[in-house]
Amino acid sequence: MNSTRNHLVITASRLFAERGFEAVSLRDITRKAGANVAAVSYHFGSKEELISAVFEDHVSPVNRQRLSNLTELEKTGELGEGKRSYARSLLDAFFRPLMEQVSGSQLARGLFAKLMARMVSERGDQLPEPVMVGFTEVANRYVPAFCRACPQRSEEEILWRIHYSFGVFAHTFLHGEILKQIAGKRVKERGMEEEFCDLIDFCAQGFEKGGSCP
Amino acid sequence: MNSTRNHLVITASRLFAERGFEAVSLRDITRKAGANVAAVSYHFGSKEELISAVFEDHVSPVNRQRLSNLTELEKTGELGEGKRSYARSLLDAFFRPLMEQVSGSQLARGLFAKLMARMVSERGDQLPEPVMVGFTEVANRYVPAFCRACPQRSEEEILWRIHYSFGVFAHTFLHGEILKQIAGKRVKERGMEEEFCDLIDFCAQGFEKGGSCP
DNA sequence: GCCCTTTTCAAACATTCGTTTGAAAGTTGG
DNA sequence: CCAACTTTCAAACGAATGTTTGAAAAGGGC
Repeated sequence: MNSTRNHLVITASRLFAERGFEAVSLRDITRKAGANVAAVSYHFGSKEELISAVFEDHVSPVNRQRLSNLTELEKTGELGEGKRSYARSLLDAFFRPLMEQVSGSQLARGLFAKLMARMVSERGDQLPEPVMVGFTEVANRYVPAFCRACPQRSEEEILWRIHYSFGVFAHTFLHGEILKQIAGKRVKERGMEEEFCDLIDFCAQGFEKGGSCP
Repeated sequence: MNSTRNHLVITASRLFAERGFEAVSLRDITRKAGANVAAVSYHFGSKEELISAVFEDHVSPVNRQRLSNLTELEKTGELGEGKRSYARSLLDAFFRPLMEQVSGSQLARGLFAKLMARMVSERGDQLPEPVMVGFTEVANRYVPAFCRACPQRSEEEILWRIHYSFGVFAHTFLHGEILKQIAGKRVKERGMEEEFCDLIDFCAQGFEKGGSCP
């Protein structure tokens, strides 16, 4: 029902992920969706509210997955399988839903991660309230879990390290091509899973032990 | 000499750092610089070339400082003072010039880092050629140094970790306020030096030992 | 003081943007 | 079948953008 509205959200998601929220015009979206420009005003009210609709559509299943990942993790106990740290498992549980095509997202693989990365780095401030509420709920469970996993770190250090990890995630999935272009043959092509795994490894080590910061 | 041209570059730098390259219009810049809109066309040719002029003005001293930092570091020997790792010293030598007001930059403290962060995250592709050349020269000295400092890491792992560190740097100095806003009282106000130091600590640990990536 | 170049300026240009309008077309329920 | 409502559409709107124009002003050398 309301096929035009859904079509607009799906088309907008793809274009936003590919080019960014400012760079994509309503005419780009409606043209590719086979709709009229006025359809955005009619169904959403404004471009800003279309963006909010895109966010809410994609973030809700991500947060649901994050919570269920954490529940699963807490059930199996605090020690990961073998040599992997618990902080690493937490980072995986938290960030993997941002990368994988959870729920019925129509986005091609890789674009989902880009959309999430753009949401953080282009719209990190001014996120719609429902998104913030969902994120707060997730944070309220993950931050204590990280604190338990890294007792040598203060809550403040934990918060900043989660923030840093967002930066690594966003920069890698938005601008990874830059490195591939600069370094050329020196970096071999990696699949998204390898890319994600290495990224999580990097961040996980930053949670371990204490800092040498004076 | 050519006071208008310089004034434009300085004013543009500040506004670009504060609001981003797309968000600032030529009229914003020329109004605040007390010049005519046409002055941009006359002195630079286009907005794009004004941006390039801003980049080249700020990046050259950064790269010079990076090279001199590395030379200094190699002179004192491969082991940092006390417990700090050599990778940490290299990261400091590489990223600190992006934060500090090197040379005669007219930017208020903090804005310089923001400008550099925006250069990476909004214009990481499409950097002007002189900037790329300078960066390549720096990379040609730093990458081998990192490889020597982290013999257990392949060059490819090193390259990606430098890339990750760019992400941490850019996200922290561009969007650090988001965390302060979300976490509120839970994170205390930090000076730029503390912020930078903690950030470098986080990245340095990601260079150490081997990965648990399968 | 005059000529030539460099620099400034108000005004206009063409395009693009998000949004609105008002009528036409489609849909639904009785 | 008709009335009431929902959805679509071509067209226009006003505002903003980067860029260009052509003339006026400023500067410099002799």
